[in-house]
Amino acid sequence: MSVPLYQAKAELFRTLGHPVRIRVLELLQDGPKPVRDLLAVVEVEASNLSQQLAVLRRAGLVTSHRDGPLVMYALSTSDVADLLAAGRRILGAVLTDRDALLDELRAGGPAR
Amino acid sequence: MSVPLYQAKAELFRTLGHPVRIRVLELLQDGPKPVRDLLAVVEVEASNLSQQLAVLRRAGLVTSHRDGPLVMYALSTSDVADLLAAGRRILGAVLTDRDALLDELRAGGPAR
DNA sequence: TGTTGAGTTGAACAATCCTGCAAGTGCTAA
DNA sequence: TTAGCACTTGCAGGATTGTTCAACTCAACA
Repeated sequence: MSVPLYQAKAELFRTLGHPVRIRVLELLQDGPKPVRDLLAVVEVEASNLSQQLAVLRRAGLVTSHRDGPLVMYALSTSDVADLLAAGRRILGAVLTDRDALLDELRAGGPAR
Repeated sequence: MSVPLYQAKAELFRTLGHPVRIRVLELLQDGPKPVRDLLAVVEVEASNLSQQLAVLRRAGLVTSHRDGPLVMYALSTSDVADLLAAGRRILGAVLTDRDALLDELRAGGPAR
């Protein structure tokens, strides 16, 4: 294998590791949208958004095609939504654990 | 909220975006392991592995505790395994799409 | 044909991340 | 109490990323 599997996985996750890219993917979960609409929600320069869209395109997570004067973007597979959902679940688990620890700490908990 | 949710999500994914960290998490899916064992499988300097473990610890994805002379690591929640599985699925979808395109290209497919 | 709106691309600079080396901590056994 | 594993931590580079500005393409329309 030219690129080890775990490296491909790492690249996939790294692609998701950017606030703007995450937001775009979440917005696209509701269906295809033109750049125009994304730009209205995600407050960032047009060229910046375009760069991030290019990253998502290269990774194969989204597809784009021109529709008249607009360029439309869509998730390339609904599996992307699953991945985001899994991320949300983990974040929930990790953050509540962290809060629990924090509460313990505040209460001068078990460890002391 | 002090840290927007989508930024926390991005950080989570970025944490997974490194080959060594991915491998460690996959190894830990089979149960807790000492650094020693991880080091034997993941070919990297001890200090490097330690740095990556620290990243995973800070992100709350793994926990560690000393057991005699060894330090044991474990996944902090089984949700992590779900996330990895979702990643694998997507990678499958994206890569087969890519291969299909590649095949089309080789065959001088539809586009021409 | 020229102009305007919608996006993209290239390039430079700044910010971040990775890696490896050297030094340090903790435990255990001689 | 010294030696020796088993790890961790603190940097100092070098390598990657991210952001922005300017320039460019494409389509629609006056």
